[in-house]
Amino acid sequence: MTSQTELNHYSSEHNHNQCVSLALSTAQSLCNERGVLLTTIRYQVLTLIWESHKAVKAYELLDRLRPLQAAAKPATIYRALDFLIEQGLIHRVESLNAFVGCRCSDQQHEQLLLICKLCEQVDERPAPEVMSALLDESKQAGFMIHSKAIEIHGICIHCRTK
Amino acid sequence: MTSQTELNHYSSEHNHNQCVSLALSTAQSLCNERGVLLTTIRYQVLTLIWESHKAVKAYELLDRLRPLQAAAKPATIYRALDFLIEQGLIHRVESLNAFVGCRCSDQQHEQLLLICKLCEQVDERPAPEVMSALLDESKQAGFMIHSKAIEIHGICIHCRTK
DNA sequence: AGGTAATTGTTATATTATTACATCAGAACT
DNA sequence: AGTTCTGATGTAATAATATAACAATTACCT
Repeated sequence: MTSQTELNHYSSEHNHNQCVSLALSTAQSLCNERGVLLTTIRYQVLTLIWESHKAVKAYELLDRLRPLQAAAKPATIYRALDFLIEQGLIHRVESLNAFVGCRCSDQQHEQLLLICKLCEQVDERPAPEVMSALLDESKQAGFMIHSKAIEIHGICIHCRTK
Repeated sequence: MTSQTELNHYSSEHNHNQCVSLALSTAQSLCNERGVLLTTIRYQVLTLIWESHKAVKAYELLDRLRPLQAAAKPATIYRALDFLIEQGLIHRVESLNAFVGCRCSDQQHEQLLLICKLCEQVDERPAPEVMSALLDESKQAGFMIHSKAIEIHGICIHCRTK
């Protein structure tokens, strides 16, 4: 493990490694199934995102990618991010201009994001009650949903009880 | 009415004028009550935002403000926006990097935003069921909420039935 | 191998936002 | 009236985020 130096709430490096490699192999299979290409660059960017449980900024990713891809430029990163978002492999966190790995790639992709102001980790939750209330509300308004960004900022349970 | 040239769904210019002036006078009273200063610049920026029912971008506001304030610079706009957001007089739409007038200044400020991809108008809704589901979900997660951004993109009823 | 579409390289630039420091205007005090 | 304090604004520079346009390369299909 190289750049994974942030503190996080996960009990051990080992667990986090497992969690990253699970995410990566899932991503790989999904791309295979879908007949889309998880190229080296895309894989590297996805890995860099997963190595943090925090949301990561595009230019931060660029800095981390450069040792692996000397030619990397902003477009390199943004293209990889576009692809990963399209495939539902990461979330864009609108209120942070940042990106976070998505645990739910094959299921329903749009989830509630709980974003901790202290540890900066992002917890994604399917929150079915919220989603169905949202559907009801939209239906009442006659609004046809294309996409959702539901981002809650606050303090997570780990930081509160510390 | 000067720069209000966009099409919108509101039945007449007159109604929209009323709706703008109501928002402005409400804003004025709120600032008085709170002992904060709705200065000329702040008032002008708020007016410019209200003259559109669409979310407006910061540099667009800057362009529209300059005829009124020759010295206006980015900082001028961003400072006014910061103030208006703090006072709950506008919303920042995170997923658009844009700003929209807030109809609910004295009530609960954080609302659901329904953002139409076609007409670009933003509808704010208190959506109590969504909010309470959100509270439940946060409670379950042990998460303490500071702020919320709930932004739904899609097609509004007016654009759908046209 | 040749043709095609997708991906990446490369440069430039657009868009969004902040920082830092100077100046100014008004309220509160003496 | 002058002094001081505070908040607001002026001003310049720059940081941070994102896209566009076009060339070169690679992957895939037959």
